[in-house]
Amino acid sequence: MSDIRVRFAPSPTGYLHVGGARTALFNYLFAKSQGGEFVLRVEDTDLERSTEEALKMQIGDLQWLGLDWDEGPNAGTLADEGEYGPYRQSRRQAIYQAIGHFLLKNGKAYFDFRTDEELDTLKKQSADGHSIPRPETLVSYEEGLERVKKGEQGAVRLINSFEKTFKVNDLVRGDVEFKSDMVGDFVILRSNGMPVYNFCCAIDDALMSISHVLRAEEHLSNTLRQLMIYELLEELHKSSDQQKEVLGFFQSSDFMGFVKDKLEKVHTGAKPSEEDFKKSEESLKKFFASDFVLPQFGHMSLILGPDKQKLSKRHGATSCNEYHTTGFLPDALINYISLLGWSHPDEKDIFKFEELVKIFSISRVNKSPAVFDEEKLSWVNSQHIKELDNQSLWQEVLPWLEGVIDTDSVNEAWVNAAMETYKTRMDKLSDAKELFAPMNDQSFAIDGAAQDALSWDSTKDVFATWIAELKTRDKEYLTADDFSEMQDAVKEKAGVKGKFLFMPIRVAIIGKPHGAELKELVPLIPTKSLIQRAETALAAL
RNA sequence: GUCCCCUUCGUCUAGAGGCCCAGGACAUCACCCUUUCACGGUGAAGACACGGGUUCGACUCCCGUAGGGGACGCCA
Repeated sequence: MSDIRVRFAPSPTGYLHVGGARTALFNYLFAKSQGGEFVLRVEDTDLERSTEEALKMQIGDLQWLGLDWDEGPNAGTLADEGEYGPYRQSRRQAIYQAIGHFLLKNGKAYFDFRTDEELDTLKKQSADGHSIPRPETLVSYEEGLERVKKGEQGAVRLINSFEKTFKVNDLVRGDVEFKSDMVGDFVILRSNGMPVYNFCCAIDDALMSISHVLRAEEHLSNTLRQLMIYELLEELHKSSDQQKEVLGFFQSSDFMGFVKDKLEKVHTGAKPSEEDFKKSEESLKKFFASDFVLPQFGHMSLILGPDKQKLSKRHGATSCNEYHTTGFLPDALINYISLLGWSHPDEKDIFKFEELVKIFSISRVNKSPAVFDEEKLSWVNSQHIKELDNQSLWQEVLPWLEGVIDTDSVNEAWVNAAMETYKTRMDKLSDAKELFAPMNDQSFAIDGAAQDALSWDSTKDVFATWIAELKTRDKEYLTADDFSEMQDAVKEKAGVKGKFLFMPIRVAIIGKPHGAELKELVPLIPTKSLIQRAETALAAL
């Protein structure tokens, strides 16, 4: 069994962002290229912004991309699957509370009852304008707990030693050092009782035996805080007395009552169930029973917008869902995104997902930020479209053809022929809409761009002879050979050649002067329709 | 402001001291293919941020400067 366990930990506040998708992808690739496990954990401790809908959207996006997880919420039912659950932080509350209060009780953390206003003033008075000094005297755990129970607003801050230097060997950045005075006594439990990101993130990574934490560079400085928590956790892991103390909180009905009361007040949505509490306790026990794992960190550079700022909504399409709904192939998005900060060992630009999984290596991930280029994405997409076989492409294109043509009445040969002529003309699947519109008699119309061809003196003759030729053919569909005979006949009878011949005919077929080759177009449209169209064109003169 | 990170063509990148007066891809331009439009092919233009070291030799190592980014939240 492999010891590699990685996780993707989104907070469900909207659709999956392309940056998030790349983080998920690299985690997935890292795990899968080495036979490791990929877990999905939901970081929904920000009750205001996290929603169930958003969770479903994120899950849908991950699935669309094909980034399947080994553990985490089930994609359909959202029920936990795996040995290390619960996988949603909102349901792991008891763990954070027990550890938080353990730290409180042991003088590693303290209740801070200062108000926002007081804190603001202190910040302003500080030398650098934003640090918050530790209070002169700290309230005891007992006193603090009493006050909190009475409804006073108190956050819990971790005591910072201010004198350690933490060193990490970052998988992508190499050796990085953090001095603990980079941060102050940071909050681990908000005054509403909810834990803060850095606290639960470190706890969960530890309890879930996560071996490698691959995330975006913006989290680099968070590593310090998480390392501090890891240090405390390691100490806890070593001491059976301390373990007992933490587990004791779960046994205390007084404490659990306090926690549930807190949760009752803040949780608007689903609260952790008794089952979740039990599983949380199990999770802690499992942690104590297994080896302590300090993960290796890897911080990938950011994805930037064209203005070199962190990619965000104001840059346009940034969610995977938007690319999904505008006709991008998931493999193409994966392909393109993988190239942001990573490169193929053979300098290839186009490759399949399966190949990527085989060939991915974290050592080829680079440190510099990358600008997201929609034009290249588009090209990558067109390449993937071209490489699809006709039937698969047809399946992909089908949703866009709804209401454009009658997709039920076509046969396999038609599909093959149509895909063959159109696959080189699509950058996006949605382009099929416009491409196929002229296939439908109802939506056939003479395009404005055809004016030039309609103005030629010879055009009328071409239309007339073309119609006459069509009428001599008594077949439902014509072939490319039929067309070349007809083309010769029209050329001779109307006495025109070159563009004066072909452009008008194309106008009489699809209403546009430009497009696919006529000998490919003609077999796709019933002869009856061709006649009708040509007559419409003639009438438009 | 403080701390941290980054810096090769417009963009994504290759490059781990001589293979590099720097290679590939997108975009751009030209030509070819072609009845048109696409596709495809060929080619052109286009970069080592700057300054100091180290070295016989630096895109590659070190130090500075400049620029960009990130973090400094009871967001994640």
